[in-house]
Amino acid sequence: MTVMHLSESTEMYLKAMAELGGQDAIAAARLAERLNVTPVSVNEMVRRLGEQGLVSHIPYKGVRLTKKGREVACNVLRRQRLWECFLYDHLKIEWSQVYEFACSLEHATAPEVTEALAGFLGNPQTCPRGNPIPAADGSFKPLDAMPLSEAKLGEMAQVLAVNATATDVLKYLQEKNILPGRVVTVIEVAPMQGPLTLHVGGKDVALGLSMAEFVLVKKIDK
Amino acid sequence: MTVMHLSESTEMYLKAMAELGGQDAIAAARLAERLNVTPVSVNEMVRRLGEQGLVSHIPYKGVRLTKKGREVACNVLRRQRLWECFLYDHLKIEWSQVYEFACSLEHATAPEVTEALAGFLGNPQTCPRGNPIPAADGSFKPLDAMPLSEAKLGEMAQVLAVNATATDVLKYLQEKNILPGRVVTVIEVAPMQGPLTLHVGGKDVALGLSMAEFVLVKKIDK
DNA sequence: TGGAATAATAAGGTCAACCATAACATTTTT
DNA sequence: AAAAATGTTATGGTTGACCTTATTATTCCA
Ligand SMILES: [Mn+2]
Ligand SMILES: [Mn+2]
Ligand SMILES: [Mn+2]
Ligand SMILES: [Mn+2]
Repeated sequence: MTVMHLSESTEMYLKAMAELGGQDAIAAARLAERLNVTPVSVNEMVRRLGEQGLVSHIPYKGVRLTKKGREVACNVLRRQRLWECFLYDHLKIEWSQVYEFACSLEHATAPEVTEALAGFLGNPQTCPRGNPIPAADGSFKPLDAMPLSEAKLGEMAQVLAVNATATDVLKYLQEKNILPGRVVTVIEVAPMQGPLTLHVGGKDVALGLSMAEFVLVKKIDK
Repeated sequence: MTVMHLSESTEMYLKAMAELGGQDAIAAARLAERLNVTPVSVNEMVRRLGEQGLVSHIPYKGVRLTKKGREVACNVLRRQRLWECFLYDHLKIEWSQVYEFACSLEHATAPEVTEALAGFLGNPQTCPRGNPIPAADGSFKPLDAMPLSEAKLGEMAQVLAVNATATDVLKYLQEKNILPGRVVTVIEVAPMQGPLTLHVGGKDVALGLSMAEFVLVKKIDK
C-alpha cells in the first residue's frame, strides 16, 4: 500500500470532514462553507475523493469518510496540532494565529518530521485550542464535550476546546476570554436563534449561536 | 508594495537561480536539470516570471534574477536554511534528509513564523550544510570559497559548504566524510574530466567532477 | 400533497504548471 | 563556411482545482 502523495486540497477536505463530522455524514453545503468554495466544487471534489476510496457519498444524505479517509484525516490533524503546539509553546506565536500558520505547515510535513516533532514536544495530548492530538497510529479519543450552543440558561460549564479555525473568530474568542480552561455561565438565551449571553472572566459576553457551536464545553454541576 | 503570494513553483525557480547563479546569467538548461523539468517548461515559466518582474531573460544568453527576484530568492533561502537548522539541531533528523524536508516547509512558512523561528534558533549564521543564512533584510555575504572541482593536484582544502540538494548525493558525501569542516587533499586528478581522488578522514575517496562542483572549499596553504 | 428549499448534475470556462513534438534561430565547433 | 549543438518558439495536450449558470432530482414542510 504505497503512500501516494495527497494534495493540500485533498488533505483539507478530509480534515474538514473529520473536524465537522465525527462519524456521521456531512452535508456538502457544510463542507463548502468551511472550505470557502462553492457547493458545485465540493461535489466535483467529492467525486474525485470517492474514486480514490477516501470518502463515500450518498446523494441527498451527505458525505462520509471511509476508514482510509479517516486515517488520512487523523494524520493531518496530528500534524496540524503538533505544529500548533510548537508555534505556541516554543515560537511564542499569537494564540489566534497559531491555527492558520499550522494549517500551512501541516501539508509540508513528512512522516519522519512529524514523529521527530512529536518527540521534541514530549508527545503532547492536546493543542493550544484544547483539541486532542491523534496518536501516531491514528487512534483518537474524542473529547467528552458538548457544543456551548446547546447549553441551557443558568448552566455553568468549563471550556474544553475551541474548534474554530478562522483567525478573526479566534481573535474574537480570545478577546472575550472564551478559552480552554475558562468557566462560563449562561445568563441569557435570546429567542429566535439569538445570541447567548455568558458570564466569563468577570464580564458579560454575547456570543452568537453559530460561534457557540465551535466552543466545546463540559457541564459543571451546581 | 503588497507581498503577493508566490507559488511553490515560483519560489523554487527563484531559489534554484540564486543557488546556481551568483550574479551571472544562468542557462535555461541548467535550471531545467536542477528542477527536473524540460527546457520548454523552463522557457514558459521564465516568461511568466519575467511578466512579474522577477527575472530577465536575454535569449541565447541566459536568465538573471532581477533585484526583486533576488530578494524573494534570498528570503526563500533564509526560510529553507533556518528549517534545516531546526530539523538537524532540534529534531535530530538525518543530515542527508534535512534539505529535502526543509525544502517542503520553506514554502509553507509565513514571515512571522520565519522570524520567530530565527529567534528560537538564536539567529544562526549557517545551515548544517555550511551555507550562510541570509538576514531578515535579505542581506547575504556569500562564502569566500571555490568549488572543489577547481582544486589542483596536491592541494589541501577545507570544506566550507555542500551545495548539493539531492538526498542520495548528500548521503554519498556523508558516507565519504566530505562534510563541512573536513580537510581534504587532492591526491589524483584523472584526465578527460575524470574523477578527483581525495584523501579525507584517513581514507581515499574518488569524487566525480560534477559532484565536486557542489563542494565549496577554502584552500589551505602547505 | 404540492411547493419551497435544498442538493446534485450538466455544460462550459479559467488558470498554473507541467508534457511532447516540431520548426526555427543562434552560437559553437570543426 | 558548413555542420552540429544548443536554445527558443509554436502548437497542441493534460491535470487538478477552482468558477458560473442552468437544469433536474429529492426532501421537507405547511
Ligand atoms: Mn491546511
Ligand atoms: Mn522547496
Ligand atoms: Mn467540463
Ligand atoms: Mn497552448
